[in-house]
Amino acid sequence: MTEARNPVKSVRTTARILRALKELDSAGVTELSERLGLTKGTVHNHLSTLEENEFVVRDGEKYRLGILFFEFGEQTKRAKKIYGVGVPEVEKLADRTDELASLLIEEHGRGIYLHRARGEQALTLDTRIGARVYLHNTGLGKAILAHLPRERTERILDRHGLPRTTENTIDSRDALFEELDRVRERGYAIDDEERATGIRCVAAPVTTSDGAVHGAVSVAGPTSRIKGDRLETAIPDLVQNAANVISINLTYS
Amino acid sequence: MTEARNPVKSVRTTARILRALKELDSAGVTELSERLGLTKGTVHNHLSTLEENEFVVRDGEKYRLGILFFEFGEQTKRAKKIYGVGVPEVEKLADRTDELASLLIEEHGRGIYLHRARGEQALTLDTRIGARVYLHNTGLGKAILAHLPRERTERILDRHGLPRTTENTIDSRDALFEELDRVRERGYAIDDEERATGIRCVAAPVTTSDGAVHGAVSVAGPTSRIKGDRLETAIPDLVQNAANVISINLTYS
DNA sequence: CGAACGTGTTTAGCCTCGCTAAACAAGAGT
DNA sequence: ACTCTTGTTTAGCGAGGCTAAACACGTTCG
Repeated sequence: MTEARNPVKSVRTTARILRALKELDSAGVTELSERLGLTKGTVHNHLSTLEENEFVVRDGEKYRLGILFFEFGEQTKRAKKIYGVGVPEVEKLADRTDELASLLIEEHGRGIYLHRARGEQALTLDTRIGARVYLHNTGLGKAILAHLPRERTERILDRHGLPRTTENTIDSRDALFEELDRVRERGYAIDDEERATGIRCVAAPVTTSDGAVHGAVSVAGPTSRIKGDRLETAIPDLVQNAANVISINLTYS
Repeated sequence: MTEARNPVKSVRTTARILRALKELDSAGVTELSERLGLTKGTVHNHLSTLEENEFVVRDGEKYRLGILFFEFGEQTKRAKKIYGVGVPEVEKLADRTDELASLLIEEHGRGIYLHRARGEQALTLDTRIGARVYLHNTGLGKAILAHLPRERTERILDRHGLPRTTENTIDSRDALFEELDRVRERGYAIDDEERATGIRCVAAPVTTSDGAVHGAVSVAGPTSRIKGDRLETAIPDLVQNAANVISINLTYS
């Protein structure tokens, strides 16, 4: 998050290489060295060390991320208590609404989908499990931001800004903080085509009595179905209920 | 895999720290420094650099792996073509047998479960998605080893040995290679309580015409149910069929 | 309460070792 | 065969990682 005082520069380099590999899916030494402005030798040394540690695999002349990331990732996900208790609730939500239900947590100022369940009619979204999203333009994100200390929210906005993805995206701090007030008041957040046109989303935060926010759950669907009474009472009730059940199970386990 | 000629030692250190963090779930600077025989300062510098790159998160006085691993892991998994085409087949297998069906791939000489589907009666296994297993003592592993170049298999055994987990585990190279011959002949592998007592498993490799092995699929269950005709014909047929469908879809996509 | 330990962090400074640049090997395409 | 590619290896300078010790700050304990 904040810059290290005595950084290990080689680690920074390795991180850059891994990030580039993730974006490119697979890449060769030369390609990486050009992209990152590093010597071929340097890139080579890093890659071969990473390979020896299984973080990377060679695939002919290309390198790609090792499946070790998947191994580590599964463990990381399962280490989150909210994952274990959240999954069944998200499934139920999807069942009861026939829409797309999601579980998201915050880390380093952005959101990441931990789980997702599709009801009968659920739409297929671009964002998948494991994908990173901004917090200011999603219902889930706003639900979380609304319950973080103001100071923390400010720093997150400093870091990631408020990029807009649709006409409805809230892109001013003042407007966002007003919106967060509303969210806190009524207990749930609504994303009215703020991230993607045609999609509405109702989200509730999972909080515990100590004031900590552990994540958020949501139900999303096309504006044609998420409206009227469903939008105003039925779905909010279900979502808030799910969030409550999760937080209760979180505190007693 | 093989040792790097000009290793970046700091990367090795970082790798050790990340591995330790994975094992410990979360740990402090002092704990890690003692465990790894490093100075507190060193560990601190690495951790803070890792944190700045989101590979690690602070949680009070402890550090833990970042959810970034999950993000990277999902992408790595999805980058495997066998995952996309394998999942539906594994689901069908589980449905048709009412048992536990799995999809496994090899990397760095060990197996990793990419997907797993549970039929009605399926048992609950200890090993989860994302878990690493040895290749010599699982049906899935033997199916893969049988189709790798002998040279490659030898090096895998050099690296990981043949640790035994039950009385039935094959722990001599000669016996293993004989078994692999049998596997190649009949087209599928059987794990008869070689990894865990009480569990049998039938597995078939996913190969393509160019001779490459992409992974393996299996059905596993208690010895009480996996026997007789089911063991000898019904399940092998289903499993081999699934493997075939996958490899066909692999070549035409 | 204050002393004694526990953290994580920061600092000074030696000397390793990571980086650069260039040469090398090994194919693929012409 | 010659010429681009790759990826890899090498020599050598000097940045910077590592060690050791001191620091700040909380908790615990006498």
